[in-house]
Amino acid sequence: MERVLSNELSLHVGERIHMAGWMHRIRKLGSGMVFVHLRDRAGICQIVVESPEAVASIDGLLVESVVEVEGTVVAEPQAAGGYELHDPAFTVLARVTEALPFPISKPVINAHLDTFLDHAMVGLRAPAKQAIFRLSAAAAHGFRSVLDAKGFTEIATPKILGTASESGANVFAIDYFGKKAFLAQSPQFYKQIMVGVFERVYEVAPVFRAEPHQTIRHLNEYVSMDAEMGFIKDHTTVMAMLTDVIRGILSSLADHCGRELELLKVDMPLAPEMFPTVYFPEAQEWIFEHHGEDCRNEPDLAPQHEKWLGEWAKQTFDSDFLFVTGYPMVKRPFYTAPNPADPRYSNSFDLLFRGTELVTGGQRLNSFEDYAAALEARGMTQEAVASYIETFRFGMPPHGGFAIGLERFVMQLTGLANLREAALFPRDMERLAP
RNA sequence: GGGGUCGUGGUGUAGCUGGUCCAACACGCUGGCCUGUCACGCCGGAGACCACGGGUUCAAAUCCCGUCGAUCCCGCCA
Repeated sequence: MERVLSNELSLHVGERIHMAGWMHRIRKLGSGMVFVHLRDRAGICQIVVESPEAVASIDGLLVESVVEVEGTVVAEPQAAGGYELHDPAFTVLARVTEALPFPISKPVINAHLDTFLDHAMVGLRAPAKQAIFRLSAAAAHGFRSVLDAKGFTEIATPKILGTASESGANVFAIDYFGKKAFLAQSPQFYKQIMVGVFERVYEVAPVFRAEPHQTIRHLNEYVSMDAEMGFIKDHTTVMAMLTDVIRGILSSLADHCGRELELLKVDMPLAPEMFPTVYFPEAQEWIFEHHGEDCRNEPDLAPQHEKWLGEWAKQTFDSDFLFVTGYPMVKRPFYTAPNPADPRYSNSFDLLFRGTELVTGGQRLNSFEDYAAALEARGMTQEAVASYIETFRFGMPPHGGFAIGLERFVMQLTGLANLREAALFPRDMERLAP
């Protein structure tokens, strides 16, 4: 007999069926009656256990025991979902006899994040936790399908590198057969190189940052959704593409993740056709005028500034997204293209999502001469990035791209208090397990 | 790297201007009751030497110092 999932009971009313899953909740009423909530990958349904034999067969089992059950589907208005299983016969597949480190069947899990993460192996089974990662998977899927439809090719670039190229200080060094190697802090060089091959490429993969940060919005390993495209006018071409990607992800979530969005009470973001845009120095002026903080000589925005700008975008433009363009060249990596009208500023952008940095992107340099000059200006040698800049000697179109932090996206979407909650098994300065 | 906060049963907290605390409440576990529970309800029970080490005091969960652990902010970034 084929296994029926918990969301398929309505198709089998009156039939004798087989189900299997975890005993999510066990409610014993006196005089022998027991309600068992069975959890499988599709959801949760209820089993009514009344016969003394059936009650005896699950005696001593604690929640998360795995069972197979044969029973009769009954339409029952009193049951959540309207259907339940009667006259069950259980087969125990895995017996649990000790209590969980913390209860996972309550709507709210009462455990500190640190405690939760220590026991993420079982904690992640909680429906509300599952929902976070189903959304995460759906967001990555949405990213891929939008870009697939726009002629992008998915690539897989190496995560073990021979040179700590981009900035040097914040990469993890590893031993590679006796040679020094580094974990990739971004696929930046390779995705640009691959623009020379495919014009449009993307990658969804982990990146590694050795930054010693200790905040609610940083991880030392996270999933970066990178895209890079050739034949652009300037960074605004990239911003338009990014806008389509974000809007595409959101509509795909709305279409396919209704259950998760509802369970997590997600407030769907305001994402207008055109995201509002503010030029970096103007953003600083605005902050000075409206919040009295003079950051006009700073080369970057502080988290508090981004929060203010996010609120402003929402109130003024009905948008949870805000582009900040033209970050000063001094704060951008060497491959960044300057603003031709004012070379102090760059043709790059950040996308703020509800006041937190979600995406960085921009136009890149594309001529070899520009790379040679940029490296020299920063005191870097061509040798250090030899195979990368060789690309630009052999014909590279104007190009640019962006990188979305997947966990950041999910955190801001669902209103999580800590980025670690958006990673299955987060890596931070202190945590290497599980 | 700089700064702040916090460590009390398996989990989350209260107690922390020292004595009434061999530590309380909720969840979980457990014995019993209820044939419609679904964050059920009711009556019992087990489970903590209050992170660790030292000090002050007649008296320390409570005050002081140190260690370890956790956590947040800034810097940096996505």
